Amino acid sequence: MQNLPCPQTGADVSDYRIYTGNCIDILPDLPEKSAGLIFADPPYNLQLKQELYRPNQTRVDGVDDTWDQFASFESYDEFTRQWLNACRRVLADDGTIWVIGSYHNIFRVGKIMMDLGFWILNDVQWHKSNPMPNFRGVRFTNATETLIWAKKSENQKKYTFNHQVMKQFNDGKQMTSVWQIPLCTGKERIKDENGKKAHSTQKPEALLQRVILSSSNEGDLVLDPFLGSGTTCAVARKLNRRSIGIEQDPRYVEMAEHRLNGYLGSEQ
Amino acid sequence: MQNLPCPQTGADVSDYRIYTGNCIDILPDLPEKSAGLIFADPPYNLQLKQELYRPNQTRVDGVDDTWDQFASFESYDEFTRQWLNACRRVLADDGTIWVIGSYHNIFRVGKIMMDLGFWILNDVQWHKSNPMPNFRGVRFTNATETLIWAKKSENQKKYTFNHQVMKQFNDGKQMTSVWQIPLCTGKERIKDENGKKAHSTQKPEALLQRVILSSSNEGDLVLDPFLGSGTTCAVARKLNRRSIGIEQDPRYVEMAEHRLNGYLGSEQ
DNA sequence: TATAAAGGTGAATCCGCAC
DNA sequence: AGTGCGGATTCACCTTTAT
Repeated sequence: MQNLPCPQTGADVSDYRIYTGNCIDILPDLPEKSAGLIFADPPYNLQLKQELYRPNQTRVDGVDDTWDQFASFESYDEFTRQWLNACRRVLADDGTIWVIGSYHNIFRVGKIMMDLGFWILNDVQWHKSNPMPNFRGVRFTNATETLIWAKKSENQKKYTFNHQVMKQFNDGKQMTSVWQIPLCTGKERIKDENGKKAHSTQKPEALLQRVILSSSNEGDLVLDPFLGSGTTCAVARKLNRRSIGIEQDPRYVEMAEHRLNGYLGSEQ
Repeated sequence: MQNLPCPQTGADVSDYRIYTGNCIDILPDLPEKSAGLIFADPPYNLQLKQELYRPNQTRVDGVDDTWDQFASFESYDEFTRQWLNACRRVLADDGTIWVIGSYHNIFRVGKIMMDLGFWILNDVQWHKSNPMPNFRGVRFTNATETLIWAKKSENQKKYTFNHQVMKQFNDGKQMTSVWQIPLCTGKERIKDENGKKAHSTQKPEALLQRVILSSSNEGDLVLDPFLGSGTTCAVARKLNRRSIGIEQDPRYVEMAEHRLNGYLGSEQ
């Protein structure tokens, strides 16, 4: 990261770097207090209750029918503690972190963030304008995902919030914690060679645009420990922020690299 | 509770009873598996540290009640585990529970609910149409509170969800998990003899109306372990549900009783 | 009476720097 | 660490008072 182009050096302000591997393994190799903004979209495969995962997401064999619900929650919590702690070390003392999740995982994540010393600034609701209905009519249409925005500690004095910039998303009035944004569909949604969605949870660029514009400035370094399809780096690049993405699955890394090269190509 | 009028007996379907005391002490004396619906509005543990003034120098009357103060996260968690466990015992096997909170407490509450075996059905967002702005412009306007709707266990087969009834709140289409409802203000807000709000966190009846209509039927027993100003019993009564409220503060109990007697009087 | 203007208020984790 | 001060900071309602 210390080799990443930086505005002070005159290099490209919007350069990026993608690491392949588990963020719990890679984050300790990055210099501490170097990221101004972190956006994290962690996995929440809690429904796989019969399977127990180690904190690094490798599966533990041979325990399919012996582990109860608590064991599954506990392993997810330990995984969450580890990656959040690794992120906290890399986060600058005047930086902030965003974590997105659904009701399956966000309560556990939020509780652990508080326990680790993060201080919540807002819980932002991504209000999906076109959510998938509950087909059986046995629950309410699940129309939101929650983003927790937090600073590094309670006594942290400085952090970036571009209040005036965010007003443009609310008719010139103070922006609220409810963001109405459509799902990532259509041309923006990346498809594989079979025309199927290439990543199951690709986030809309409009969401990352608001995250990055609100809580970072040009030239700042944005970090995404679960890069996935690469939306964070792609939007950071468009908004002249440097970025680092970490992604475990080599197929997603390839996808993100291709996507970022594509943006490069279309802009030249 | 076994003496409460019941539709099967031909008695008043919308009778209510209010207990004075701490719900952790009182709930164990109620028969188990007897409540069809629980609505809980526990203390949020806001941890307000200083006075806040509007730009015109007027002071914001924040929540500084002693009942909202906890010494630590751990003591709040322990309190939460105790009242939730007591509620779970009283909840019928085909019943559901709602818990409302803000980002200050809802993550801890949700995590504990999952640990205790509750199975989340929805996280409903109360989207306030008239929230208090962030006067200093240092965060987003905090425009929501979260309601967790959960059944008693993962394998619970039966619970009440009045899908068709809820469609009326969304132009005949499937109701979503975002509920736009104004704050409780104006004539609905109960004032004391000095004209000040009599309870710092009175909930709007429209909110309870949706909760009760969606997940209970006429004659069902609704339980509120933190009754406060009595909104839950008042709305339950209007919707022909039996109800039990538990409230620690005798002044709030008196307030709720007066409110419910008032409704009785105006309806006769 | 009707309309307009003025005032009040809401579950809020709400400033930053110099001395 | 405590104090003082300059400066930037608000939205949708409802109620009361004035015209």
